Amino acid sequence: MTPPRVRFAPSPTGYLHVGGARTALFNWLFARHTGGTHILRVEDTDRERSTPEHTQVILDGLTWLGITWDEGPYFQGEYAARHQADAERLVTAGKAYRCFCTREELDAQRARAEGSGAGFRYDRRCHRLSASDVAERVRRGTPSTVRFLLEDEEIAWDDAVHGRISFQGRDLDDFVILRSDNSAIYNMAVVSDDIAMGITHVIRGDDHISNTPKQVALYRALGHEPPVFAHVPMILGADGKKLSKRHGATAVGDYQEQGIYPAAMRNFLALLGWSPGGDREIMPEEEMIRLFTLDGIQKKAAVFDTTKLEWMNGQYLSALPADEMLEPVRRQLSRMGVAVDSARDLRPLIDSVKARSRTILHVAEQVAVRLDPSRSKIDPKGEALIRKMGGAFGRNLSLGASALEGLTSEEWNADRLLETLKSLAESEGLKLGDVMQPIRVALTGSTVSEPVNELLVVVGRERSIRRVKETADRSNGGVSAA
RNA sequence: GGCGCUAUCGUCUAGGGGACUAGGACGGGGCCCUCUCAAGGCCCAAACACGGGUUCGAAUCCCGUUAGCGCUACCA
Repeated sequence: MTPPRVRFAPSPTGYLHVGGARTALFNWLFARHTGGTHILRVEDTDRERSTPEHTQVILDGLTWLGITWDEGPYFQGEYAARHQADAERLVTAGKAYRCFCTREELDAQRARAEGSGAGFRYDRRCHRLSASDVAERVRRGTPSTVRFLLEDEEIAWDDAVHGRISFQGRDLDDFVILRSDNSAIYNMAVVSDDIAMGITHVIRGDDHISNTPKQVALYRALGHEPPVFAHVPMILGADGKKLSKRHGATAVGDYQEQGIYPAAMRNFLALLGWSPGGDREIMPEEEMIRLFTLDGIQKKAAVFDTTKLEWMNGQYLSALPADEMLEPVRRQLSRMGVAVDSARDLRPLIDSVKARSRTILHVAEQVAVRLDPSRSKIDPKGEALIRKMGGAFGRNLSLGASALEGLTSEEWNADRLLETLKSLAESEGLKLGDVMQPIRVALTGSTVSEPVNELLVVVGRERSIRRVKETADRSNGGVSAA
């Protein structure tokens, strides 16, 4: 078997949608699994809405996800001459014909048909024109489109995900393949390009199923075998409706902004409508490629569940070496306006917070607080603790500060700190938590963090002691004033 | 309306006639660990849309119903 050739063919009329990204991913996985070629073709024939900026956003999104291509990007707009030639060939062969009906006439026919309850079907009146009549109108420069002459016969194919799908020619009509300005309509352009590029497998969204019989007919008329079609299911919002802006983030770039790690996004997307069978979920790239097959693709539309995405992202972050998170975290910190000395090694800080984080944003926020505890804001749970402990909060903090001051910077390590705080609790007859929690709240504003001794190491001796003392003073002052 | 596609826990899914008391994951609830949380471990609740067939036997095959979605342009 010759190696497959597949393509991802986005229209640059907007951002890279998660549905498009998932289609691209499936094409890429299939190409890598089979040793085939992945081609990127930008379908920019909609001149009104296509922009170079959108093209760039789409390319960037794919690159961010680690989806590569072996050929292209090709731009469909550059092949207008071939599209037109292919269509003209069909006219010459008697498989297509010029239609002189105006838009107004067509609209009127359509309105009449719908009024009488029937579906509209072009009545082929222009196909009945004599050759000389057609020639005369063309000579006079009467505007015309080209319509494909669709035979009334069964048009069927074995879809790689749905099995056999069959349409009847009589349910379709003689669709337009060339506009009156001689530019090709989508179905014509796609088939012309897919033939020219030697595409063997068309993997695309199943909203294209109803285009497929038209394309199959075009392949046959052009004398080519249709490729294998694999129609992948749609992606829906949480309400079960087609994913759209109403649902919030739908662009790949939005997730990048939200601190989703690309490998996690890719893994999550792969599992939306595809399963390797069994229980595999978190998969490295190589495994995903090895396991990917078209018949693992689901027929049913899938709901995009951001909660599970975030869980998966958290799994990736926990396993990721701090080194690999360094750049995105630095970028996020500067976006947050946190000045970071370029010599400052952020890796220990990242390591101490990543297990408790679901996004890069979340990591950066916690790193920022550890770099400068005065950034911390007391959260509701912190408030609750302060209320509950009353005067003990400040008292225990003062006690803690003195104990901490007893340690030199050489002794400022996790083991020694734990030891120190434990013996403090013991000698004062306090529970360990009574000593630890106030320090945690003083340094982070929250009752949630890594173990307090590790937190102290990461924040550093000077900053920790200063912050604990300040918080103690404020608290003790506040209590006595009250 | 016509044509087409689809239908397993709230969500993502496993399942391809007996291995199903329907498995896993997210989310929810509980317990363990523990200075808190996260992670991790253990446990609980939670689904085969409905109705007919076929078969000794159906989540699995067939038909119908219902529901959802897609397309129905000189858009892609």
